[in-house]
This record gives sequence, C-alpha cells and structure tokens, in this order.
Amino acid sequence: MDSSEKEAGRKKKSSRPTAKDIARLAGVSQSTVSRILAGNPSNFFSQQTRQRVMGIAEELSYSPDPVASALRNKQTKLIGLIIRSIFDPFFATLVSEISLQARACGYQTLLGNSETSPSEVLKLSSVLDIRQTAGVIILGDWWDDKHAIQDILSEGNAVVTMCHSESQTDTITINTDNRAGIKLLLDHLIQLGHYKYGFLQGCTLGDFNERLEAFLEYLHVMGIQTNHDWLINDTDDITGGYRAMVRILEMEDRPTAVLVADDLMAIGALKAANDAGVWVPEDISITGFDNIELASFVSPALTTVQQPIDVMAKLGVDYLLAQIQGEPTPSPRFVRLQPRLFVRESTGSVNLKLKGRRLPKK
Amino acid sequence: MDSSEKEAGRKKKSSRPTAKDIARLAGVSQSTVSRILAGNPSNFFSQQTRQRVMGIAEELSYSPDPVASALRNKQTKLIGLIIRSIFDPFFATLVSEISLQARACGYQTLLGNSETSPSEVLKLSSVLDIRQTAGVIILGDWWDDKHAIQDILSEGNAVVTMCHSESQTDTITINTDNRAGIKLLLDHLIQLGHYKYGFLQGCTLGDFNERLEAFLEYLHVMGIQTNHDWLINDTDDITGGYRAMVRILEMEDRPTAVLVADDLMAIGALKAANDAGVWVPEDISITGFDNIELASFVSPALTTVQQPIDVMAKLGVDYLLAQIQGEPTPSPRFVRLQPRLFVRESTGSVNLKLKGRRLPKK
DNA sequence: GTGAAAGCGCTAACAG
DNA sequence: CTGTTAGCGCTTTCAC
Repeated sequence: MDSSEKEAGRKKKSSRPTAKDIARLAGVSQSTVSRILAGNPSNFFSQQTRQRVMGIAEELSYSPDPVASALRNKQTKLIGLIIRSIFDPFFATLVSEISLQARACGYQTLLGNSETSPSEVLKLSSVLDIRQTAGVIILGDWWDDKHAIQDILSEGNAVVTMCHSESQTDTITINTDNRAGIKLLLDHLIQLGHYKYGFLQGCTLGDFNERLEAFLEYLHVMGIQTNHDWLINDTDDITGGYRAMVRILEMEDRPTAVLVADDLMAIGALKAANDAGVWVPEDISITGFDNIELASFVSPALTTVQQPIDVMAKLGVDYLLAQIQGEPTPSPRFVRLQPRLFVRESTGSVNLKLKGRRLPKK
Repeated sequence: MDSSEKEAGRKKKSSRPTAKDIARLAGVSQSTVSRILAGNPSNFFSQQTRQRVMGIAEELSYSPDPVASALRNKQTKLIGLIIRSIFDPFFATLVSEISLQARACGYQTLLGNSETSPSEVLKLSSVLDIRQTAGVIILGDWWDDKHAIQDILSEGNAVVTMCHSESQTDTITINTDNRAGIKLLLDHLIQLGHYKYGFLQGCTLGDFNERLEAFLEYLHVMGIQTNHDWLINDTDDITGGYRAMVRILEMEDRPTAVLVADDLMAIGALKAANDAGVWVPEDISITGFDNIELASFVSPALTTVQQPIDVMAKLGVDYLLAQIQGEPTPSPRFVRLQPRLFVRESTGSVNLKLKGRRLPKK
C-alpha cells in the first residue's frame, strides 16, 4: 500500500477546523482563541487580536467541538426526555415543543421513550444514558420515580417533571391544573342537565389519578351521587378507551355522561359508542382531556379541555436550564397551568335523546 | 471561606468511577482496564487479571464515559433523526421504533424535528448539531436534500433516508413500495365498481409524489379516465385533508372514490364529508395510507394500506450502523417493502348509495 | 493582554 | 501479556 497517503481521519470529523487552526492562522495562542470566542466579558483584548481571531473563526465557520467541550466542562448540551409514550399525540406535541425550545437555547434533545410495561420497575439507564445529559425532563410518571429521579440527580443531572402528579420528589413539576380541568368539564355537563356520570381512567397514573380524584371530589361537593361501577380502569390508549366504553355500554343502568381521562382514550370511547349504535351526544355525552388536534376531527367532534402545551414546554425547559446553570429551585415547586374548555359536538343536553342524528344537509 | 472543602466536582458527574480508579484498585494499568473491558478478542490476559478487573468494574458498575470515549474515538454513539413532523402518528411510531432499535444497539437518538415551512431551504445544522452524531436518519424529504445530505456526509456522518422518494443522492433509502400500495387500493376500489377517482395529495413531497404518480399511471394502465380537477393539493396534515375534501365536495361532478395521500389527511377528509352530510362510503369512498392506529378508530373506520413500520425501522438502523462501522453500501440502494391492504368501513360499492346509514342496533 | 501548560477520561501505538 | 505514553479539542489556571 502507498504509505504516504494522508490518513483521512480515523473515522469521521476529517475536516472541521479546531481552535488550534484558528490560533495558527491568527498568530495567537489557542487559549486566546478560546477566550475571545467564549465572549467572557471579564477578559479584555486588543481590538486588533479580537478582530483577527473573530474574523478567521467566522470565515472558517468555526465553532467549538461539542464533544471536547463537554469533556472539559463536564457538562453536555444535551437534555434527555423520558416519555411514557410518544404515540399519544399530546406527548408527541409536547416533545416537539420542548425540543424546539431547547434548541433555541442551544440544547439538543435525547429521546428516551420506553414502551415498556408500566408495572416493571424501569432501570432508567436502560432508557437513556444520563451521563450524556445535562438535565432530564420526565413526562408523565408511572414507575418508581423516587428512585429513578434520585439516580438522575446523583449523576449530577438537573430534573424537571411534567404531567406528573403529586410530589414524589423535590423536583419542579409543571402541570396543567387537572382539578380545574375536570371542574370545567363537569360544570359544562351539569349545566346540560346530566346527573349520572362515568369516568374512564387510563390507568392509575399520576395525572389520571388526579383527574379521577377531582372528579369524585367535585361530584361530592355538588351533591351528586356516583355509581362506582361507572368508574372504569383500562390502559391509557385508544384501545383502552374503546374497551372501557364497551363495558359502560353493556350496563343496564348507564351514566348520561362519561368523562374520559384523555382525548385519545375518548376517541376510542367514541368509536365504541358508534360501533354499538349508541348516539353521541344524543344517547350519551363524552368528554376528553388535552385537546389534541384530532379532537376536532373525529365525529362527533370532542368536547374537551386544553392543556397549554407551548407554555408548559417553555416553562419546563426554562426551569431545567436554570437548574443546570446552578440557580436555586424556585419556591413554588408545583406549577399549575390553567386549562381551557372547548365545547364541541360530543356533549349535549340530557334531553336530546330521540331527536335523531345529524342528517345530510342536502 | 473554608479552604479545605473538597471541591464537589465542577458542575456534575461528581461520583462515577473512572478507568483510573479501577486500575488503581486492581493494581494494573489503566490501559489494561480499557483493553479488558473493551472485550477485544485479539488481546489475551491472565485469567487472574481479567477476573479481578472485571470483578471490580462490575462492583462499581463502571462503564466508560461516553463523552470521553467519543472524543477519543472521534465517534459518538448518537444517531440523529431528522423528521418532517412528529405530529403525524405514522412518523411518531417510526421514531419510537427507531429509537428502540438504536438503543438495543447501544445508540441513542437525537431528535431533530423541524416544524418549519417546507419551502424554506433549511440549514441542517439549525435542526441538529451533526457533529455530535455518528449517523443520521432522514425521515421524509422536503427540502434541498442534495445539499443537506452532502453536508452531513462531509462531516463524516453516515446517512440513511426513509420515506424518501427518488434517488436524489447515493444514500440508502428505505421505503414502502408506494406504487404497490396504490395498486392495492385501486384494485380494491375498481372491484367495488368505482370509476371516478380523486386524489388528495399532501404536498409535492417525495413520498406523496410517488403515490400520485402511481395513481395516475395505474389509472392509465386500466384505461380509466381522470379528471384533473379531482387531483387536489394541500398541506400534509389533517386540516389539509379537510380543506381538500371540502373542495371535492363542492364540485358538481364528484369522484365516486377519493384516495388520500395518508391516513391523517384522510381523517380530515372523512370529517369534511361528515360535516357536509355526505355519507362515507354510501355517497363516496375514501382511503388512506399508512394504517396508523387511529385508522381503525374513526367512524367509519378507514380502508387503508399498511406500512411495515417495524421492519422499516429495523432495516434503517441496521443499514445506518453498518455504514457507521465502515461497511460498504449494499448494492440495491433502494429498499422497497411491501404494504398490506386493510379493508374497513370507508370504502364500499358504488351502488351503496341511498341504502342509508348504519342505524342504531337497538 | 496574552502565552504555556495541565488535564478532563479514554484508547491505541509502541515498547518490552 | 502488560505498562508507558501520547493525544483527541477544549478550557482554565498560572505566569509574565
């Protein structure tokens, strides 16, 4: 083999200029380059050197190697995202917003979704190598969070939880106010004259628990009786919603309105009603939670409550970065954002029954 | 301040044992540790040393710092994922599968979704800092791919594209066979007696283009006339599908069946029909593409064609890793996987008209 | 104001 | 079989 062949970089990154290159070209030392480009205001340089260095850096479109600087700083520019399920459009949207927001702050997003059985205690490291992250956002809670979060923190990571129920930890939690959401929904239904309420809970997860609790409490406050048969528990996906609704529909004595723990499940429930020939909202009213885009596009369109995803994402990232930068945890550790009611076609007055379904307009 | 306070690690990673620690404890050199743990079969060690080192490593649950090893190897264990939109459940599922698959191979996934206007030429680096990735998977094409991909490659990254149309590059592309899918759908509809076909195209993206072309070609082959008014172009999301369908429905002379470029749009189209009081499939048949889970849960359930997401994900990751490991690009650069037809409720015989809609069973 | 030098944790080339 | 040494690219003392 020809020996004078210049080795083309062991594996990759053949080309990129380094601080050393800039230094050589500018006739200064590497440390000067680093200092000037760091933009640390405490350092002063002759206008000359600064211009020259910055000029050359610009020209070669230099920027410091993130890996090297991570090693040196003991801190990457990566944030980990641990998600229960990316299939749920609500989470997918949240993920998207978070990653956008993070990128705007110079951070990238490492995806740690883990479609595992919720029952199994998850070793966090199997989902995400947290040594590579500066911080972690946990979306939804479902396993032994206390330990998991402790692991992450002990690794020196910052942590923020979102859509996470009660304080299992000392970390910041950003949530929609589930109680307020349920109240919005129930007030709306009560106004429509409903008096028998069912609740389809995804599973006994934090957020869903909160919604169920709020449901029971508010009903109690309003002096409305509940039948515990109407509280059904299934998986927190579209199929779970379908199955749960089937059970409701099989009952002799049915609720007049069913609150479903989230939109995706509610879409499943809607389908179950449809398949059974039960009309919504004429025979039964159904509500969701989240206001995913799809909610307006099913038939009938879903009455639901909106979570302010963009605000949640922004807050989550902001808090996380603050923590990463060593700022102290702010005092109200639980942020509760207000949801908003969207009344659409899946809810109606109890008296609607037998009025017949929407007919062709023509 | 107390000077003898042990500095608690500059920012993080205070604790983790290093190879040096293991070496000290085992009474060997650091390189021995590295070599033993690397498991390189070309190196032999005394059973003694090996056991001792591995024992200690195990005990401290040591594993090499990914950042340091990335710096040294000039190669991270990160793969970048560039997605058109994570909102589409089809893409979300693909992302999930890919990240699972990648993790199984010791790689993590960096998320680079970029909800930007498709028209704008995207600087790739604004979506994902590819210096931190060993390879990139691009899902869907939509901008100046040739340049973007060239950028990535020149950075030393491996690239695989998925759901990407014709060869704009020399990279491997993994796709569902769009032509076969359209044929499946059309054969089904032809059998039902349809003779007037519309097509709602998401936008002039690769995958969608291929579907439209296949549609036109196959119709031509079958000697079926097409009305170009029935070819509608809108955004590739649920709202786009809705709008496009509204336009179809406003026409005097309507197609008897409408193929929609993907399921999400088809759901929008379904809603449009519903809102207009047009019955599906009695008045018009509608089909989708992808077979997302939702397809079974809208009413009427969507007849569609399934993309084998899991296989695609596995192949994509496999090919990417092969490339990363320096294996040569395999000869058939275009992998086309076969779709599968799912007939559900949104398609029916042309003669169904006026038979009336599903009625309550009770 | 700027340079020299150390070192983050790892791996691999080069001894022996 | 194993140790010594160099160096990935960066930042940051410490000197001058």
